[in-house]
Amino acid sequence: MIKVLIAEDQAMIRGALAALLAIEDDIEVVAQVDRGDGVVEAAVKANPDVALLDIEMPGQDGITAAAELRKRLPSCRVLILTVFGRPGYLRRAVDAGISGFLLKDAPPDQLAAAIRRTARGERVVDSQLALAALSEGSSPLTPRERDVLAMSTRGASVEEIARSLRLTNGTVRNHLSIAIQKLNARNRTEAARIAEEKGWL
Amino acid sequence: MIKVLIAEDQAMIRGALAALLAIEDDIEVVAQVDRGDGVVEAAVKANPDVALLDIEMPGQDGITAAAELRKRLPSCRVLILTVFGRPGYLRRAVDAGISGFLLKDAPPDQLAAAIRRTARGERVVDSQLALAALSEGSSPLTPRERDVLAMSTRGASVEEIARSLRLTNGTVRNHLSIAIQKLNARNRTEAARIAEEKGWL
DNA sequence: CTCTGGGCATGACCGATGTCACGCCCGTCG
DNA sequence: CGACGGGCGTGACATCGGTCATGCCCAGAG
Repeated sequence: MIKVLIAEDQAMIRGALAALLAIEDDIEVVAQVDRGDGVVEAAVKANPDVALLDIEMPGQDGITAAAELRKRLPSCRVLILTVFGRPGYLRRAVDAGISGFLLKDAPPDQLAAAIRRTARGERVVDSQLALAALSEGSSPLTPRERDVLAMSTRGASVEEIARSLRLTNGTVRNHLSIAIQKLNARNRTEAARIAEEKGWL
Repeated sequence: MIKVLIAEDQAMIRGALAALLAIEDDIEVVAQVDRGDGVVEAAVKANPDVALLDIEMPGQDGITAAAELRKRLPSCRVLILTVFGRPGYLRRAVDAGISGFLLKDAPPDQLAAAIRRTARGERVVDSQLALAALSEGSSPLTPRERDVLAMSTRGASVEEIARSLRLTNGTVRNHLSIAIQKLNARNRTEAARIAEEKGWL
């Protein structure tokens, strides 16, 4: 019997996934969590073989949760299940020591299959996505450029960003300008969009 | 036996929802669709009692699909199931003649309950969301302002918008300026974000 | 130790943006 | 009919935003 933990913020989806897994005779859902920062605690209690984690969750994102989980409970393998096929996500997830990366676009029967393979110690990654991650490469942005760009996504002005990061007006504009060039964008808005799409935010 | 059609673009979620409904003795999933513009066709063939529609789908959004479905197959009631609790969505959905509006945040057991109530002809709407929709009011933007703002979401410049809509540079800036004021934003980026969050896009 | 690259900053330049004051045309509503 | 509001336009103005040249400081690589 494979013991599974499910972490997913949308209750309906969480329940539906549990129902999907309940069909399988060799899989048992032993814990359900609705936020990223509750994953480790629940896992320590329930001691699952596989943790099925969403990426975008309140409290803590699934990738960070995965990294912590690997440290605290190395016996538990991690399978990421997410909507977003962003190359940057895959890369970070692999760095965090995950065993598998599955998209919510994939056929439903692949979920049980992926869990079984993960439990056996195999690695499960969508080949399309893996290729994309390799071809995209990792983020060209320096940490500071990333910070500045991230703040501009919500429509913050240069001054607001500068104040918030304790920088000068000019420095912020320089960082933004460089980020815009690196991403082949026409302005900060487009640059932010591109970075977000690739998972570099 | 209540016959249900499921329209949801993410295969895994679609399958999981089907599994969730398969547990219920009085509910039968008679059709599954993965895009908005396939809903009517599938519904005419399968003649379901309730159509469970996601909003964000390729081809056509669920609200538009709902409106068409009401015309072509009035016997089929529509239940919207979506992640986004945007007041504007609810308002438009109600205008499209839907019978229920459910969030993916809701507890899983509410899905079957909502389907039964919808089939019986009752209206099912999250009360929190209904309140929000009432208090938000409808979009303050004129159609033209909406168009212009929508184009700026992806980082288009004034000239690009103007060319695309066959308007003058100045007119576009006027529309944007007014939209920014109406939404209490500091710039177009923030205005676009606000409008999107409220479902006014 | 020197070279290199990231982070930070200044100052200048020009084009893009946001605001304002007008005016014109048209459909609708009282 | 006359007032009103939406869509469209112009011109002007002040600020913001994107780019460039240049320099300083510091840590890590060679």
